[in-house]
Amino acid sequence: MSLFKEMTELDKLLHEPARLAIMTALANCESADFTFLQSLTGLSKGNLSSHLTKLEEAGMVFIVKSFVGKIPNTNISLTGSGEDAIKAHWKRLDEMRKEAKTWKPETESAV
Amino acid sequence: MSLFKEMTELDKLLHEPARLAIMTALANCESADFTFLQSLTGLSKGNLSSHLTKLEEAGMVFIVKSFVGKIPNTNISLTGSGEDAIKAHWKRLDEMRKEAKTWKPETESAV
DNA sequence: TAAACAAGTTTGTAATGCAAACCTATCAAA
DNA sequence: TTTGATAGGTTTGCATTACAAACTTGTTTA
Repeated sequence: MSLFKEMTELDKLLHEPARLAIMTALANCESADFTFLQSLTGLSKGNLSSHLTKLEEAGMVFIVKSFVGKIPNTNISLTGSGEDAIKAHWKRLDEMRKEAKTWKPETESAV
Repeated sequence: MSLFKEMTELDKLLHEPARLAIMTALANCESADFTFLQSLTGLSKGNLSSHLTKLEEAGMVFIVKSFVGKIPNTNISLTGSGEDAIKAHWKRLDEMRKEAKTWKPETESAV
């Protein structure tokens, strides 16, 4: 398939900026808690919560709610497929960038 | 600003997959016509049309409608700021990827 | 002259992202 | 001991979006 068709078909779940940030951060630590992710990304609580729910529904992250002493703690980590997916997404973007740099149109329709 | 805050603030106009494809293709040719872009990206006409309108409204592309013989021809090219913007966008993504690879959490909240 | 085609645009709709409001529990002060 | 502030989230409501289907306008072809 052509580079540009591939580009239009990028996985929107992972490509969306907030989720890209969340997933990329999680790819670099075993797990993170809700408040850590919130201050890291600067997202509002509501927004972070809904992105996490979406990622969880897609099987990308694994969410464990517990108590640390008396305060609730929500711990988030990547699932196996989540880890694969975010790595693959960055790899694709990287390859696209490289390929795009050298692409030249072949037809009269693009000069 | 932190890498991940920056990531959540990526320009959505350019980041959206279809427009990323359109802008990246245009960055590699002086101009392209509507049908060329359509077959290149695989987008539907309606979809391509609305993405182009959005890019034009944002001053990213320059659209010229004319006739080639008797058939209408819509020619699209990047504006100066459009060219700067798409190059900068890819550069940021590239830098983010590199930085993300080496990032390590510093707190107890992320293990 | 009717049907098919080309080149787009407009319309309708479901999904999305976001923020504000809400919820539940703890802690501190009066 | 109840009032208020803070922590840690979730739910709700809304404006925007992306997409496809329907429409438009003009041109060939049968």
